[in-house]
Amino acid sequence: MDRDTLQRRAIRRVLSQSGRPMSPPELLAAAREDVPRMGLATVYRTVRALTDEGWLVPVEMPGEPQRYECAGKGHHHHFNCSRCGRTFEVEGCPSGLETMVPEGFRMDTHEVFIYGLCGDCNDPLPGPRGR
Amino acid sequence: MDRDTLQRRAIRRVLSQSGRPMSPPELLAAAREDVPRMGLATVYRTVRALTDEGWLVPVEMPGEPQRYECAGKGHHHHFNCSRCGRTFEVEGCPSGLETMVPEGFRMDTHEVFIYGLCGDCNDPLPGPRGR
DNA sequence: GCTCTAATGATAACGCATTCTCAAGAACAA
DNA sequence: TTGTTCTTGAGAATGCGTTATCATTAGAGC
Repeated sequence: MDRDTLQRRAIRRVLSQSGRPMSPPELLAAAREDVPRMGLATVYRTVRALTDEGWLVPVEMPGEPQRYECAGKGHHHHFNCSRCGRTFEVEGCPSGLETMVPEGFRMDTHEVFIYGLCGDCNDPLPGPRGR
Repeated sequence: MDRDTLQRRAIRRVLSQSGRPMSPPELLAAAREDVPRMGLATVYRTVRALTDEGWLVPVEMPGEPQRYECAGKGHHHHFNCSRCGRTFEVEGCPSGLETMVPEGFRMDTHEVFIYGLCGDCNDPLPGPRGR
């Protein structure tokens, strides 16, 4: 994984422009705007390489296929739109997590997922968008 | 699904006694204490039937196979032990989730997952326990 | 106990996400 | 430009969780 190809540039562009975690099929659809004949295997290969390099980090949501986002963003959580299925980053962190940990247990990390409607899907005016 | 069988009683017993969400393989292992020849297909069939009846609810954690817990427990979240892999219920709910929702988005529900060591695995005295 | 029929157990089949295979194509060095 | 070698695209193959198949077993009413 040391050559600079159209396909790899397209995937990096998509991920840094979207600013949200994307699944391999999402990435493929978006990257095909740059490289129409791109295949899904290339997406998986590139995503794995970029993850190994530390450029990407995997994002898992319950019952969802794996997504990937650019690394180095600091602590944050995710919002999943139940209408269009897209996942977004959200800033901040809830408080009071410590009080939830049972006696004798040790908390190391946590994950928070918020579900609802994203800005596009919540907007009543322009009608349904997306998938 | 209208006969009362040994297998079904065993699975109900395991789930109501454990008080934590369990995956089909976990359920199989535990239920075999009552019915040693039980098969995995029976676990899946029974779990589906109990879910359809409203006795069980599925619990999904990121990157984990589906688990099931008894229904009717009220709002709560989950703790996953990174040593033994078991999942536990935790009471309470963090505050400040509303402030995390981006402008224009609408929050409907949320999920919180805490990771760390459970009481057994955090106890330094008796040494490691298996899953 | 006898019958009827649903449930079980073993295993094959499935769906899905992901990885592999390999001939063809594209980057980079010379 | 040419040659070498890595990367790509298409589809086959894999892994894993779950469901279907079907002969056998066992509830439940008589």
